[in-house]
Amino acid sequence: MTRPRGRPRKFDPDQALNAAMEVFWIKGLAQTSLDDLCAATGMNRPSIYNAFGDKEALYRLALERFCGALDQGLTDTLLAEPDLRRGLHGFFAAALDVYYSSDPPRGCMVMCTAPVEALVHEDVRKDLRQVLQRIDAVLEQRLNQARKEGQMPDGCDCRLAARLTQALLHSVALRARAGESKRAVQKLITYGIDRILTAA
Amino acid sequence: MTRPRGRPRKFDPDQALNAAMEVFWIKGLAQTSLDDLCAATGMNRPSIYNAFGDKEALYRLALERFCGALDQGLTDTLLAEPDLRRGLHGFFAAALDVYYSSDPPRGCMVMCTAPVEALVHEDVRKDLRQVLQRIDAVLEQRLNQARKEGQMPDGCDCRLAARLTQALLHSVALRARAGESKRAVQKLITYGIDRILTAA
DNA sequence: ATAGTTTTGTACTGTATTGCATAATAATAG
DNA sequence: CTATTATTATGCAATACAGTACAAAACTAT
Repeated sequence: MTRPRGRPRKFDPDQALNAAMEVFWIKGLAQTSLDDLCAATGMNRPSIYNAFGDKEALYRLALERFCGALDQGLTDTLLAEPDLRRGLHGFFAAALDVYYSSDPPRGCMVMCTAPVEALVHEDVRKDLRQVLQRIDAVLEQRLNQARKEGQMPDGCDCRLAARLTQALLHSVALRARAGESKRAVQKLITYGIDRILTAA
Repeated sequence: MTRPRGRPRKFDPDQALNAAMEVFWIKGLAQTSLDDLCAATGMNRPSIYNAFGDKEALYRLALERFCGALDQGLTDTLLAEPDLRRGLHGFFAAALDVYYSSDPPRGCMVMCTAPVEALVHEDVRKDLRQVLQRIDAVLEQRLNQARKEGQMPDGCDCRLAARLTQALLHSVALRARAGESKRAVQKLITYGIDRILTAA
């Protein structure tokens, strides 16, 4: 009802989390210091701890936010488009936009920064696995729907086709981070989608 | 001709590099301390600097060694086997053996530890890109050969098929690191190879 | 033996880092 | 206006870390 009790916050939690995400996206968890995060968010150390917990917790929140955007991307493109091929192209185009949104391109935050932490921080490994499963599930559902609508061959294994689709995404994420040209990656995407859609 | 001049080394450079590689493979560059490396190699700090240079240099040497093993794997399996499908299965089986050689599985050192460093250490990004290109090239060459021998459709684009094959490898590397079961990943591999070989 | 060479082992320096303690600040509630 | 609450700002303590200096050690060459 009313405004909160004590001294008002100087930062917007949403903006701050976004700024933190950008840093983690570039440098990963281990290479990012709290000073980096203070500089990026404009917050001081105690405020960060108070608002988000320690560095790992903040990283996981940033990861979660990134995944939320990814999920939104899926809904806005693949799930919103009736034609499967167009939907897949739309989704990958959106992913490319994100992966190449800076110079040098950053690729995917999940695929490029979480794996290295996975064997040290058990929680991050679980996060990573959940993301993979989530994307698998969404893709599989969409492919199943397309099959019902006759846009995929009847006998095809949509579960595995979905996983191959995500394989394409993984490669795109990595190649962007490695600095490969957007055009070259786009060719791979088009080819990959073709190979997925002509499943026997 | 003769034995070296001064006090003999207590370590075998090859074994030491191997031990360092194992640590980097698990923890990546940033999370690995020189103390970790001393413990793993049995060397003391000055010896490490003298033999390999600083931490980043040692990491890149370890990366190079891992890639050498990968290259050897390609030669021993894919290039040694006349039948393309069997060759691909052999290569991916070898990769799986490496990725799942420990518990929890470590996945691929290159794909799982290099990307996070790529935007901070320019050299690592170049290394990463070179690896991708190298694997692309080997696969493409092998696919071209198979096409000449009638094991691939005549009109197919072997360059892109090679890149899709590596996409499959990327995904396997990540999924192993995330702790996905070997069996599940094996299914994806079989499916992926099928989709690659039936290229239109 | 003695000199020369290379590695080892220890210890050190300077810096970076995390997480917290403390006090000042800015709001609300009564 | 006073008490209460929540956040900010500064700074601190303990530790971790990378890289190096230095002397002792272990070898070869003569």
